[in-house]
Amino acid sequence: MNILEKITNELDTLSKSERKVAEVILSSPNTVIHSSIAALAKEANISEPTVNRFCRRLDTKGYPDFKLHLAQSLANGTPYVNRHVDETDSAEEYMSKIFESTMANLELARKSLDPMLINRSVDVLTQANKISFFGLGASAVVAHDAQNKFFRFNVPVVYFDDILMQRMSAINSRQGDVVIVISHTGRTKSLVEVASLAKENDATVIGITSKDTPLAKECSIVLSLDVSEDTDLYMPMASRIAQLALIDVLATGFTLRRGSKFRDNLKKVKDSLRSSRFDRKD
Amino acid sequence: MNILEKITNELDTLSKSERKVAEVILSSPNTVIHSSIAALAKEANISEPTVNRFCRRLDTKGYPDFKLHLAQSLANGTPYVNRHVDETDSAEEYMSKIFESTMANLELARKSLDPMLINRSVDVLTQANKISFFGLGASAVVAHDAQNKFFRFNVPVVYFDDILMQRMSAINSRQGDVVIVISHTGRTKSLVEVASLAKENDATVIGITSKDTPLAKECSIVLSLDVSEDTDLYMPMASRIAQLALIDVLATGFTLRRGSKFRDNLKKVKDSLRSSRFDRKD
DNA sequence: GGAAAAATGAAATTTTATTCCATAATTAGG
DNA sequence: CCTAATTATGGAATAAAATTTCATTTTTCC
Repeated sequence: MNILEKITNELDTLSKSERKVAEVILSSPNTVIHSSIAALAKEANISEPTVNRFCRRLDTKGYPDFKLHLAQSLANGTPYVNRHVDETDSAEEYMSKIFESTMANLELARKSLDPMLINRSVDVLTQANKISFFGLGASAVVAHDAQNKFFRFNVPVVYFDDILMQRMSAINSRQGDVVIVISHTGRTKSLVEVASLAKENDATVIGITSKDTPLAKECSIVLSLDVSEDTDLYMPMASRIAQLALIDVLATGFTLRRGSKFRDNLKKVKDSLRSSRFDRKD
Repeated sequence: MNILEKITNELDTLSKSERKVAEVILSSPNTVIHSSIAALAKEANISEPTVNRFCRRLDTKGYPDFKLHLAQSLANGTPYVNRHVDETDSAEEYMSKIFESTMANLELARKSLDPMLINRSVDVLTQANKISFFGLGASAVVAHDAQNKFFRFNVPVVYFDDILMQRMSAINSRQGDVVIVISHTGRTKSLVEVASLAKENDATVIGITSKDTPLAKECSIVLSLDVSEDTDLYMPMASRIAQLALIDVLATGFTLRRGSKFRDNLKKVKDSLRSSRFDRKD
């Protein structure tokens, strides 16, 4: 993968002249990425074709391609990974770890989502008579946020984080209603029951949950989100953020489907808040 | 300096044709690093000199040098840039854009946070007699989430998204109480007043807001979060997610400060939920 | 509406990389 | 230790790519 390592590994399969090239590159790779093939050849006291052959031997397409690989190796970035917080971490460390894990999980979540199902969900939502968001605990927060967003669209929308209200609402639902049930684990009994009730009453049930959960089985559409929670801390962190991002996607899909006139309306909603705010000086 | 971000930032200083180039590059940077200047020019429907001028405008020496920078940016882990959703985007496109923008903004937010202030905030929180979270609109959701988290720590914690309750609560606060006020714009009048009231009553006021806002001026500690909201859609998206990640950081700092015994307690809280869930088969 | 400034692309030029091939170096077999 | 075969190497030619120049078009500003 890393071309510098590769050069080191293959050093003994190279010919004498090619090794000269390798040495120049290894000794100052940062200069090389800004050199032409002629400059490098001169530096290594060999000819240009030799440099070219050297590049091919390393499975690159030629000198420019080789420089590209070299540049990437030097950039040597740390891609975002799920790093667990450690007891001895400083504020800076745990802060970085949490942000990075969150980003890594968003990436995971994105990969696990099927755009076709997003599209179907948006279809269903734009045609809904009423939209309900149900969640408990951390997912209640997401449902709450979803209500705030869809409320702006001037469609009937409700959100409940109370089991009884959820049940009653589910029982009262009917064809044309959309019920979005949010649960990372997909195993919360009362929510699974609510989904089932809503379905029995002909509502379209969209589940925001993980793959193959009891909740997923009760849903008309399952938007599955894979995230790996850091269970060390016993608190939902990444899952709810991925859920929120998904809500953003659905809300965006909704506004796009409704067209530009509709977006003017959103602007009005936003402008209506102006008087409650301090002016900007700039 | 990530060149993809740079392109995004300078998008409006570019000429029409140069912007075409920028768009092609942003939409598939991985293709571009393997393209010749001619291929890119053709893809963007402009001439080769324009590509060249574009590269120079971004302070690179020319096209090959630009490709080098681009390659490094891509290797650098984050190809995540703030990309605006477009009217003609497919579900897959707007989904990707939203997730990527969210990630890009989390990165921005992380950079704008000062670990020292995080540390101070955690200090204050661990010693608090009572913790209150206040927010309105999208930030109310964040406050709601914060309550869920801190509630597990077995400390007195409240959350209000009602201006009157917020005011009353602020007036009743006293030394040793911590009030966390959340507002992306930092310009919501009633929240600024609440912060001011709490401060007058000797509570420690922590603001989660942007830099240099009216709210920031009223706070004892300002945790400033820079994010660039996509104002095209008139909905808070990235800001609240960054705020949530910050809440995670604070909550994590809290548990770390309290030590391992305390974390056993968290496990108990989590275990208490077990009976309300379906068992896992695996 | 027109002059000045800015943007753009066609063509020429320059730079850079690659190919071809003759020659030199190395190796293996006697 | 020599010779034929193989491999490595570089000079020159060629091809490809990037850059510069400059005329033309478009935009901006009065």
